[in-house]
Amino acid sequence: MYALAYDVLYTTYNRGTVVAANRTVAATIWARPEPAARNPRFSRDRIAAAALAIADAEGFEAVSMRRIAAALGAGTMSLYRYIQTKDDLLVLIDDAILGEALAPEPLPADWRAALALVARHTRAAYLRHPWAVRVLQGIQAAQPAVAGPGGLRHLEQSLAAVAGAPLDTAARLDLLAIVDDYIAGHLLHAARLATPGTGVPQPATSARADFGQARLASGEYPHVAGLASAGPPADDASMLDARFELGLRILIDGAAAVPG
Amino acid sequence: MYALAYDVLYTTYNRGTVVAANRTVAATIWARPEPAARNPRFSRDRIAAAALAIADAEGFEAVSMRRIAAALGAGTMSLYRYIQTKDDLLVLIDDAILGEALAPEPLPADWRAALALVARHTRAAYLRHPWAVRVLQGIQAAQPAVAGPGGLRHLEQSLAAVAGAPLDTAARLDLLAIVDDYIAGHLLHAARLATPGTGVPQPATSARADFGQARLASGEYPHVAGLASAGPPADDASMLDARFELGLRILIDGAAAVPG
DNA sequence: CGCAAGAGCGTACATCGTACGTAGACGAGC
DNA sequence: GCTCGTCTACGTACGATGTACGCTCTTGCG
Repeated sequence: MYALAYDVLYTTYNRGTVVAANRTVAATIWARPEPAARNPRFSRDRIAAAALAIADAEGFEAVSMRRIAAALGAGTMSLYRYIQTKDDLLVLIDDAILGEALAPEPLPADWRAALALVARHTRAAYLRHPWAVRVLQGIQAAQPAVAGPGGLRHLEQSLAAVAGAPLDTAARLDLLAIVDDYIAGHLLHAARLATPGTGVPQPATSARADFGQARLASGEYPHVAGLASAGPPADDASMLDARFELGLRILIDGAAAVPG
Repeated sequence: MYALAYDVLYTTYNRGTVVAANRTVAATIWARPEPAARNPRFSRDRIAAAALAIADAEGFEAVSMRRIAAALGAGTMSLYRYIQTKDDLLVLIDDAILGEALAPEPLPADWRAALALVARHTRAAYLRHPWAVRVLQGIQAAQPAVAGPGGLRHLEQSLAAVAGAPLDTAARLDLLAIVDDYIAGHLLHAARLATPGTGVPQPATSARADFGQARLASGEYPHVAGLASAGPPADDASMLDARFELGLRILIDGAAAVPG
């Protein structure tokens, strides 16, 4: 998400450092040179791509260092010449997805259309990797808050999108952060629905069915029960899309209406 | 999050099952009886509470089955009498947090105030466990989509909060989902900032500092560079709070303005 | 050509979740 | 009160994971 890159600055400002990259550069993978002096057989890009392919095909749980190495025809420990920890790998993957999330340039001249377009592309990129948002969002807790090239480009594009908004800088950052939060949360839930096996019908025994009915019939949850007895809404993906668009519209229209 | 419980119905409807609990009840921990026939030494509540305490004190990584067992004075494998998998444990923990997130009744009569209050309490509960939102949000992918008592109460309260909104049922559900998405995304980022070590100043060597400066000076990221040279914004927690409130206000006001 | 150091990667270890099975405890029925 | 069946407690062991450590071969520079 672009909050990844956003937080570079956000975190930096909030800890009183004026120049973002300076303070975080020492331990981040982005500041560590990749093996290159001796025609190395592998590369960080290839490692990340192998990991991405495995996760997309089988889910993130299938991504182990051994598995990636096998896919590359490498020894497991060879990978540690390129990255120090598995978390490093996740940083690479997230950056790749952010690069994938870039909207085509030039952006629409209207800032609202531009922001919506960026948001849609971001959402679409992560939806192509439904496992990603949960896996990648938290690992930064253990990583220095710094963005790679993909993240920086994404942040740059996001800032460019709202450059024409009649808001001061802080309000623009707030708007980007709020939209980003909304996208991230939306993706958490969308990913869950997109995951095979979620909510798959379970064989129900009558005793266990009674358990569920009893809870709704208990009178403790009148609103839930009222909802449960209503008819089913529209289809999955289209309803998710429509809901996402509704939330996006509310946020963008709402931000435009807030006194600068 | 209340989307956990929300998705009970959401998922159900989207898969064409009319009665939510029926379809999901077979494999969920909530339908499996807890040991009780022989004065068991432990309980699910105690197991979940021990796990919560460890996570709060040391982060979620410290929560292993062995660790929980040690905290309870139990054998590790004893825990499997109460839960089948560690994921079961996460379900219990999330339900406990949702229970903690309930706003005090009676809710304000005004639906907008009620929804905002519920949202604030939900946010506050999860912020007391900064590790939680990332850890818990995804595990449901492997779990039947069903809510426990805390989740159902939270959903009930959320539905009650918006019962007075001039929106039809689908629009109310959309609003709840959108607000919930926003909260979840916000918490992901807030949690990251709240995690010790994030963005901690790293000792910077001059060579590495040059790396950061060079990227910003390259001219590739004019908007980011412009931002980096601006002054630092206000303090952490208060800015996070303000931003959350701004987003919440935009969403609620915006939803009220959307034609029902 | 020689040498230093960089790339490759095998071995081994600590840790994790949990399958499987044994033993003791407890409650129901007589 | 006694017996028996089954419920609770939990030890042992296994497969899987990330990665520390160190040896070997390869490559580029002087």
